[in-house]
Amino acid sequence: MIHQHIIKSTIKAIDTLYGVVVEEKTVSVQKTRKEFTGDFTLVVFPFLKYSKKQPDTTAKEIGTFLSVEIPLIERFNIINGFLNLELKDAYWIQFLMTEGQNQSFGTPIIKNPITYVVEYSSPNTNKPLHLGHIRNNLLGQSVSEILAFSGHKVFRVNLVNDRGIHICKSMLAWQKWSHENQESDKGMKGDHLAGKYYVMFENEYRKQIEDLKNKGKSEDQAKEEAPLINEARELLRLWEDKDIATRSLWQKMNDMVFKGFDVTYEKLGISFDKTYYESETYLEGKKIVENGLKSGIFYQKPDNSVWIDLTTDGLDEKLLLRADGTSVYITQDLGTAFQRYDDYKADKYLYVVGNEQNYHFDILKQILLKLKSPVAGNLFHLSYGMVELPDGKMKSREGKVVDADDLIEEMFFTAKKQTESLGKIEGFSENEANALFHKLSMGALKYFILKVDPKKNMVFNPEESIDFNGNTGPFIQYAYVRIMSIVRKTENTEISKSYDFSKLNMNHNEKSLLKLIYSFPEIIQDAAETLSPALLANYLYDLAKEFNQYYHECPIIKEAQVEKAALRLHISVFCAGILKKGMALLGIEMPDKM
RNA sequence: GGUCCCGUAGCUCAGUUGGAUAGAGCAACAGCCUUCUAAGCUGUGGGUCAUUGGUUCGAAUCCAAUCGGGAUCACCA
Repeated sequence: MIHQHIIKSTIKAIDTLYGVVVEEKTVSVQKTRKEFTGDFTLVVFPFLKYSKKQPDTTAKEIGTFLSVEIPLIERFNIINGFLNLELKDAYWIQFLMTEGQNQSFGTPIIKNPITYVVEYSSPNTNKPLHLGHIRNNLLGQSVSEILAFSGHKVFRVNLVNDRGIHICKSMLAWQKWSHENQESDKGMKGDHLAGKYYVMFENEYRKQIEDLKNKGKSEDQAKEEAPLINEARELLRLWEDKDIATRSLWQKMNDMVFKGFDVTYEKLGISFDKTYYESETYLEGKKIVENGLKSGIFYQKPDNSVWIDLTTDGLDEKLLLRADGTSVYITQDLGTAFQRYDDYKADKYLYVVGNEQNYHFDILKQILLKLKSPVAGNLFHLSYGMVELPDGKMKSREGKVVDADDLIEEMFFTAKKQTESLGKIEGFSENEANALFHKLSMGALKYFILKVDPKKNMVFNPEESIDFNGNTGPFIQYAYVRIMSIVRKTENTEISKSYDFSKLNMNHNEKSLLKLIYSFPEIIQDAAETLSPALLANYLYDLAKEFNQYYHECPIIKEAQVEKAALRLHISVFCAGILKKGMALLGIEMPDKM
């Protein structure tokens, strides 16, 4: 690419002119800003110490050298020590002709493709998915797509937290109260049903705590002594003992929850290569703890609980196994890490998990390190920020959550209403219309979430997120649809043919659009390296915006000169390909009409 | 209190391997549809880049301190 060429030639220029070989990273070549003339800009300040001349003089010397070295440079100008290089139109036309048809344009040439295992979603089986899970799923899915497109081998895995006291709470509530609720439970989605009983447990449990406190118990005592929590603990113990009745209830509730999850995943377009269950991996974890105990990495307290001391590593002591032998969260995660290594022997293990678990992952990594697991050095916690509501945090205990299914449904109806009121679905069959509403609503939701830097907390405003104007998914979809419409209209006309464009001149809009397309591979590479779909999302918005200006300024069908029209059509089609590819990497589908 | 993350326009966000006069969208106001789909385009107003100091040719970007917000420091997962 020309960008690299300019850097190499600049190094040569400094060597030839001033006798110093500079490192590549000191050469800063960037895209020329819109308000100046040129395609690429070289910052000359770093070279002044070698030239011992004024910025403008130095820039002129380097510019003159580069013009000879790189014939594609048409001319250059210098403003305040910035050397703006202007390329010949022929270069951009050549770029269009060679890459415009190239299906793999944008796929970075990776020197060492590696294998990734990406874990995301990780739902609990005691409640339905909410907005936080949506961010998790979308990030995991998109990062996987981007890595795979970059040439890496990617395995997507889910880890279901289907074991633990929280599950027992739902189960207990179900045992106690489901027969009274048969009417209202009818037809309810399985995950919502489990969630309903979990909330029921929490409410009753809180009542018992209040009662005990009124009888003079302290808060902590009350929480310990409430009959319900002890029944739940007993259930957990029975579960770990593989009690048949308990296991069968557990299985029954899980099945119905998974069915519910599948519906939500289907709507969101989320999929996995493999699903791990904590109920299976925790046993592996227990074995690892036992082995670690034998080899002295872990130690036992008088009550028989097992611990690791990480104080010398800047962390704390951490419990690995309770006194009664039951396992905790980290026990299971150790098992999962080992099992995952056995299954994949991957080079990198990504865990898409919220930033409230940063500390947990520090600990996990340290323990794996001490156990000399090959996973330790290659574990990467893709930590993302919380999703907040305009009036504060989401709190599941207070019922202040945005349910995933409700949100998806609401988005769908907004898309429908909006599209119908704009009169956009004339000639659509009902199926086509519904497919469109789905693409638009999911496009809006996914883009809204993915455009934000993963590590930042974000505010989810339900009213704004369903807006389809401005910096939104549908805005980008609309730019694509406009191109598709032109393509349909020019099919089998003179305009759709290819000509020798090399003698044509390009105007500002045409060149701008091509230049932006040119930077697509760079964006992909950055997004893959930084694991940030947001970079790609914002780029695609810029590209759509640039296209909309181009669309306005550069008519195709009305253009009298056929070659010019054909050139513009080629650029548009190239742009459409990037938009579609890029959005696919975000998990967003493009409609052909809207 | 310890550790980590964040602070950019009224609101939601870009921009952070140091580069030119800090950008979008929403909201407000004013234009553009007999002309490829107006879910679009053009324009106006709106900024102490939290504060202070440092590093240097140059700082929203790097460093330090301070102030605000969040997370975490569970025998919950």
